[in-house]
Amino acid sequence: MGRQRPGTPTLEEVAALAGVGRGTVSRVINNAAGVRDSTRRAVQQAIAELGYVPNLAARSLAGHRADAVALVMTEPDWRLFGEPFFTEVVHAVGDALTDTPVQLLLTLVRTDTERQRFVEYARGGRVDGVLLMSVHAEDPLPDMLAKAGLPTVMLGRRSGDESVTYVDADNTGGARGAVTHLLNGGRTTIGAISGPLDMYVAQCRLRGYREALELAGVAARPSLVVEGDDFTEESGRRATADLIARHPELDAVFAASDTMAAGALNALRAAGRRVPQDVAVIGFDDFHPARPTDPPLTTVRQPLEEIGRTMVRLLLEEMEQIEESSVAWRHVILRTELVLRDSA
Amino acid sequence: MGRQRPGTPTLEEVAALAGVGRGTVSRVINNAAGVRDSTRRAVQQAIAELGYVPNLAARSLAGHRADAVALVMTEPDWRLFGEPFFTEVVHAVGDALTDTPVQLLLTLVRTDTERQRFVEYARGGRVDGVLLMSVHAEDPLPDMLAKAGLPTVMLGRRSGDESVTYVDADNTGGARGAVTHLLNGGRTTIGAISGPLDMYVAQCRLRGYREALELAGVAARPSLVVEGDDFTEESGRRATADLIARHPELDAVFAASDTMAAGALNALRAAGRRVPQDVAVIGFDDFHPARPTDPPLTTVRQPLEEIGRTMVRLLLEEMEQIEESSVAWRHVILRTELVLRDSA
DNA sequence: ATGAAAGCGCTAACAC
DNA sequence: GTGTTAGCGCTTTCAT
Repeated sequence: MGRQRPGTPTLEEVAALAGVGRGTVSRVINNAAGVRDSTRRAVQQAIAELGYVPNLAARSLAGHRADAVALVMTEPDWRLFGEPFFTEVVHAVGDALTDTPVQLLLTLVRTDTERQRFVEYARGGRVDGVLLMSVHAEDPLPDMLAKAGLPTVMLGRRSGDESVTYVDADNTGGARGAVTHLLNGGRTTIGAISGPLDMYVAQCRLRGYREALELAGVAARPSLVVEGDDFTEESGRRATADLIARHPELDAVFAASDTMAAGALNALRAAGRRVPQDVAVIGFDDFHPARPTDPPLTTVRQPLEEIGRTMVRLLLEEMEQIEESSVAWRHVILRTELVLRDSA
Repeated sequence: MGRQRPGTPTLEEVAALAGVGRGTVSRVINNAAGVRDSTRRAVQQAIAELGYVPNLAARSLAGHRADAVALVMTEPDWRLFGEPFFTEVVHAVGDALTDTPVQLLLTLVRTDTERQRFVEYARGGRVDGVLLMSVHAEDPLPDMLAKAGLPTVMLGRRSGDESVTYVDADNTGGARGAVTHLLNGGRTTIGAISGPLDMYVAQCRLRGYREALELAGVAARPSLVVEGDDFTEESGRRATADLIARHPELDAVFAASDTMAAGALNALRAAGRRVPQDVAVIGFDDFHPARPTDPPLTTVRQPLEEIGRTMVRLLLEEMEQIEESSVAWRHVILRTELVLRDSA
């Protein structure tokens, strides 16, 4: 399968040209202290002259680290890859890593074959840690990685009793707040279009909806809840159309994501309902400000930048402390924020 | 930065347990011929017992290969990452690699820092080859990689005189065919909403539009061409709104992408024009059939699956033949197909 | 502050 | 067929 470009200069040749030992060159390229300035410059000169680039395989082998982490999307339905939510997460994680010497590797894991291939890649030491997103309830990947002793941080959790380190938003609280806001605004018939209930995040948001109703003493009606196939706009459109058919008297919709909420807007418009005069709409998640929706959507905002930063921080810490600490895992829940806009 | 899980069994321990030499174990894990079946089974047994996983750094160092390729998106505007086109390409490339032992690594290169980091990663031998997509005209990355002797294949080209191996669709021909179709249908005032002209692909599609007009003896009017900021729906909407303002008599729109065409539909609808009765619309590219547009869009379809397959094939060949062949680069242009639907 | 030397775990060439 | 051995290019002690 191909070989590295022949004639690539090695550290040893650099050492020879600079007239120093290999150890010294190693110290220079790793910015280690304890090298005389003049020596350092001589080595840098030789490196430039030869166009030397360290062989990362050798470095990994000797140094027991890869200087790379993987961000894995475990999603059989690869089309979801294009959803703004994932774009945001990739961006946030990328930003959080810019000031480190760590290379970010994105990986799609769609099938069991790919799952297996990736586990071998990770266990093989090609990455120092793994970030996981969009994990479904029954996905075995997090446990496979944890069992292999690989630092692993998930975005979200698979259940209330998660055994892997994760960062999550306060989904239940956020949903509760959103629905309470609708109730306070005088809305009485509030439908919920939920995400796929095999994902814990969808369960939490639905639970928050129910809690808000209960707190307000409003009876929950099962027919006001529709489960979407996924978190996409099309899914939200379909679910809302169902909801309208069942409950023409509907005066508010709580959507499990902003893309679903956008779909809800379309469905309501198609049914001749005005937003927010006739029906209020609140979604979860949030587009990046730079990607405006039309009309502006009221949302429960997840702090995606902070989620990304936190995931990276936890991962780097686990990478540092491996086998030093006895902490099995850590769970972080971040606060959400209700952002009011034209739709509610 | 963390170290590989300690106590990981090595090939040597497997050999000891199985009572064979290291070479034999190596042959077994690499499925090499020339190992007696009973021996092979004994080794596999030992591997299972120890939970052995090969150290990929060591393999890379000794074997001079990484068994991984990178698919790089060089796009400063990371939001475009979510566009269906890229999703499709990732999918196509992923599929083309499933039957190989090669791990696909996605990488975002947004800034010069990230460009530099990636080049070191690639030159460091962590990947055997690089696939590039969405390369802008002035991007130095392809040359940096080529100069480093790394097998590199681009999707599309930076100019008519490209010095790196690429796979491209017949953009000029496809556009010419589309516009000719519009002309044959009796449309006379045909606007073009082009992609950003710092990308060669946008230039080609615009050239095809002009060639079709010229062939038909229709004078080209500069005011009928609007350049979009990118290939997105919003960009298409804006460009079309401009076009309508300038030329209310417009009876057809040729869009540089299907997402732009979707934006064109919105703009036309907002202006009270009916499609295709009043105005015909044709876009370039194509959504995957599973992602329907509404209404169905007539498009110049690029064979994205074939493009992905071809890119992978060329890359694997270059990886195989490095320093064997004297071919500097290869260029492949794939045929496009006009797919007629409700919009034209 | 710096050179020398011992591996890291594997592949591949060679010997039997 | 299978064992043995010499590196792959680096990091990291350990001397000096």
